[in-house]
Order: sequence, then structure tokens, then C-alpha cells
Amino acid sequence: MPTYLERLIIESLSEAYRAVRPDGPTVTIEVRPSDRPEFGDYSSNLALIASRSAGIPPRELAERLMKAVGGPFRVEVAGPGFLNFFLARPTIHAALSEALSRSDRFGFIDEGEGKRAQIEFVSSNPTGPLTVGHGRQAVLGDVLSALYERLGYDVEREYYFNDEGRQIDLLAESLWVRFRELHGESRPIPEGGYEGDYLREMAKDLRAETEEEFSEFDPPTRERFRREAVSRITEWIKEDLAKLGVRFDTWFSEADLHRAGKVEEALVELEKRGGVYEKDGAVWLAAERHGGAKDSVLIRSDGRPTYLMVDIAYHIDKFRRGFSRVIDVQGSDHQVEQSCVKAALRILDFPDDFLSYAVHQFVSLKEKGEIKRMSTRAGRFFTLRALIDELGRDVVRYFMISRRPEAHLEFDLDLARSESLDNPATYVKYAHTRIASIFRKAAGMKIDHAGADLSLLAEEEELELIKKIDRFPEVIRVAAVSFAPHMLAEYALDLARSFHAYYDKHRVLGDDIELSRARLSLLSAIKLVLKGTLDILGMDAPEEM
RNA sequence: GCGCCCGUAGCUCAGUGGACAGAGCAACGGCCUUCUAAGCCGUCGGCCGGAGGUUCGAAUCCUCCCGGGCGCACCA
Repeated sequence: MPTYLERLIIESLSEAYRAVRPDGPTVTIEVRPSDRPEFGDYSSNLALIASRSAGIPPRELAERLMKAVGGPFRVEVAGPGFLNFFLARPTIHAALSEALSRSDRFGFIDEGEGKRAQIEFVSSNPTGPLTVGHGRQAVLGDVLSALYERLGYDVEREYYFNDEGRQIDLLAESLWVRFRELHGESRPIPEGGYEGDYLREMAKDLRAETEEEFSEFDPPTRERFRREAVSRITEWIKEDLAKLGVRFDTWFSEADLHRAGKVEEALVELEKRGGVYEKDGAVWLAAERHGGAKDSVLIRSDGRPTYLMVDIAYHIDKFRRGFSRVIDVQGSDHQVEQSCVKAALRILDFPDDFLSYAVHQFVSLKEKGEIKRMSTRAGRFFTLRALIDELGRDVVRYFMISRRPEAHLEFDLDLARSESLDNPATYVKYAHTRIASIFRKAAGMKIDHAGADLSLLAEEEELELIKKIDRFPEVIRVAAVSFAPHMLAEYALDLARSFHAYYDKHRVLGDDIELSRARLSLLSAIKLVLKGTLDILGMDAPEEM
């Protein structure tokens, strides 16, 4: 989808194409920002693409299109057959007016038409504190949610968890062992249990709150320790997320699926459609026949459902809840699982675009050039909370979002700690602050910019800034549909950089009042876009620093 | 062995099939009696892992190879 300025060119070019090739095949006309000034403001490769079907050499076709096209621009043919467009200044200024007139609705697109979308992320079971890896997912999911809201979807943020079962029993027993240690009794942590120090802390808290000794790990004790552990850890998780500025609409318990009989229902549905078979006393999903990575067990030979079985039931439930699309944010280690769930939904004839997975790679921390090794099993990890407490929400969020999700994220602690503008999070925020500061000064001088004459914006830097502003809605759209929130971070950094350079070269509040008013208009749009971007990223846009 | 992802400047990374490949950090050198120098400008730095192929055109798409991550449980 093109930007305001690109659309203008595409429409003219489309007419020219029909004039030159009345019976030609339909083509998608692409217009993109030129990467060099001598190539104009925007370029199109239409002649190169349409050359073959037209049976006309690209340069010649380009010449013909150039003669046929009309609009507020000058056109040149260059290179192998590119059409380069040099926009008339008033047209560029119109893009600025457009942004300003939309005000804080600039960057909202009505593509989703209010359809309900669910984004599920984090979904860590309450067995321990959130790690930096969960942090990446939390920010990814939250920013993705914000992007889809801008796209016009009614977004629900969901956290899926399991607070029952074997893992939780092990957690309860591990906590109980720590608790008994405080009574001078030493026992090993159960096989596959939780070694982390956080259970020692929790045991101390519990010890301080109760006189009971719980000398035996009998059923009532297990139930009590399960409840204590789960509720306390869930509280931690919620606090960690709150510190990150992440809030969920729905906390969905896996146990509810079992209680409501949804797991059995799902199995019956799959059986009805012939999507399962029996082997070795277990029930298997015929995933491979439906695009899954491998056939997998749904019901164990002892009759208990597997995680996959429940996961399928969960996604059927999501569908029944009326979402038109669901996005699951997950780590890259769930690939087989994902393909199996998709295979199951295919067997059930769900719309193919109902479920998408936004997959991301892991996070490692780097300090003084060295990667810090983490191991959750041994209870040795950097918690998300420690990271936020040290760096603050905004820096953590910016760093977590600034890389492509599918690339491994190396979190540079030294750079993140830097208070200077080497730190990109600070740099972007400072651009916003700087503009705010100029507006304060303008207010003091009784200068406002209502109805300013934008045609006074004639500097090259000003026109470039306007073209960048014009791209904002499109950046949001592409970042959302391709699950690439890092594009927002890139965009913000680029816009901030352009602004700082402009600020340094051109004075906003000068002797020429009319010019000052025009420049304030430009700054007002930049501020609008920076604020919008920081909002999506979940960061503060401070008026002062 | 099989599947997915990654390999771009010394380091961390951008780069919707387009016209000489970009930024930050690091290194070096400049710019403040003026709106926040918490800033700006410049220099240095690359056979885009390798080899083929598709295309008018490839860092980008396809195949193979090399190197790294993750996964391949009747675990969750």
C-alpha cells in the first residue's frame, strides 16, 4: 500500500499505462522513494516490468509512458528504463498538511474494520520468574498488539498458562523441600524439580506467615504448597509485566479447557474428520498428510492427552470465541508443535489465515564483550525484573524490539546502560524533547503556527523530512502484517536523526516570523509522528529531559 | 540424519527483486556568545559465508556446500 505521495504518482502512472497499452495486462504499479537525489523523489520500474509483455524495449516504453503521464511532477527516464519523478513542492507540502490535519489520528488505518484479533504471548507457566527471553516476547507481543490496533483491529492480549499438572506438583514439592530446610531438615529437590533461589526466598516468606510445620508432603500439604507457589509466582509475573508496561486482557487457564470438556470435544471433531489413527495403544494426529512436520501423539496409551491435544482444543476455543484472526507469539523452539496445530486446524477446515505464528529467536546478554551464559535449569539466569530495575522500561523495550524477531538478539548491556545519546532509546526520546523545548520557547515568544504558509519550507532537509513523515502509516502497516515491529524502531531512529541534523543546520525560531511559523508546523508533524511511534513502542515521549 | 532460522564494515545490526550496499558503536579529525553540545559534520572501514542457477537486474528468489542457533519425547 502506497503512501499519500506515492499514491498520487501511481494514479497518474496508471492512467498513462492504460493510454500507452490499452489492451495490456494489468500490472501492479510500484513506486518507491529514490535513493539518490539525482533520481528525483520517487522512482518506478513500470517500464522494466511491462517491457516484455508489451514487446517494447524498456527505455522506449519508459519514454512513451513519460510522454503520456501528467501530474504535479517532472519525469525523467534513467538507467535501464526507470521513471524518475521530481515532485512539485506544493505537492510535498500537501503531504505535510495531510499529516497535520489527521493530527493524532495520523497513522491509524481502517484496514481491520474493527474485526476482532487475538494476540497471545508470554504464556509462561507460573513455575518461576520471567527471564529476559520472556521479556523479548512480552515486548514483541505488546508492540504487535499496538500495531494491529492502529491497523483498525479490536485487539485482545491473551496470556495462556497451566497451573495444574506434573510441573506444578514438582514446583510445589520443590518449595516444600526449601520450606523444610528452614526447619533444619535436608532433602533433595525432586528429579526434574526447581533449583532456583527464588523458592528459598518464597519459603522464607511462607515460614514468616505460618506456624504450621508441614512435616509430611501429604495431599493437603501438596495442595497448599501448590496454591502458595502458583499464586505468588503469578503475582511476580504480573508485577514484572506491569513494570514493562505490558497488560493483558485475558488470563486463560489451561485447566478450564479440561474442566469444560473441550479437550474431548476436540478429539471427537478430529476423529469425525478422519484426522487421527491408533498405533501402539495411543491416538495419533495424521499431521504429515496435512502439512505438519510429523505425526504426533494426541492421547497417550494411558489415556492422558498430550500438550498438543490440549493446544488444538485451545485453538478451537479461540475460534469459537469469535476472533477473525489469532496471532501466537512464540520462541523458535516450538516449530514442530506449530506445524501440527496448523495441520489439525486444516483437518477441521478452519480458514487458512485464522492462525499465524510470530516466531522469534532467543536473547543473550553481552557485557564487556562477553556473552553471559544462562541456564534456567540450574536456576542461573538474569531475570527480566533485574534488567528492568537496572535499565528502566523504555531502554529494555527499545532494545528488545530493535532487531528482527527471527534473528538472535544480542542484548548489549554496556550500550543499554549508557546514559548518553549513543543509546538509541535515549536518542529518539531526546528528539521529541528537543521539539517540545522549541515549542515552549515559541509559546514564550507568542509565536504559534496555525495556518502557517507551508510553501516557505523550501530547504532540501525540510522536504526530506516531510517525505519521511508521509511514510509513517505505511511503516505501521508493513511492520504489522510482516510481524516486524523492529521496523518502527528503525524508522523512529531515522526520523530522529534527520531531525537532529536539520535542527543543527537551520534555525527554527528566527527573525522571519512567517518562516518560523512554517517550521513550527513541520516540527509539529515530526513531534506527532515521534509521539505516535513511541506510543506504539510503549515508551515515554517526554516533554523535558 | 531430517526440519526451521541466521551468516552484510573490527563489534552490534538495517536493507518491500532494482540503478555506485547503509546506520550505530569503536578509531581518528572538526563544529557551541544563538531554539537542550543529551547535538551536528567529516575520515577510516565491505569479493553482502562460498559455488552455481533464475532474471533486463540478486545481499534479497532457487539448488548445493561451509559455519552457527533451535528443534526432532506417549515433556510442557
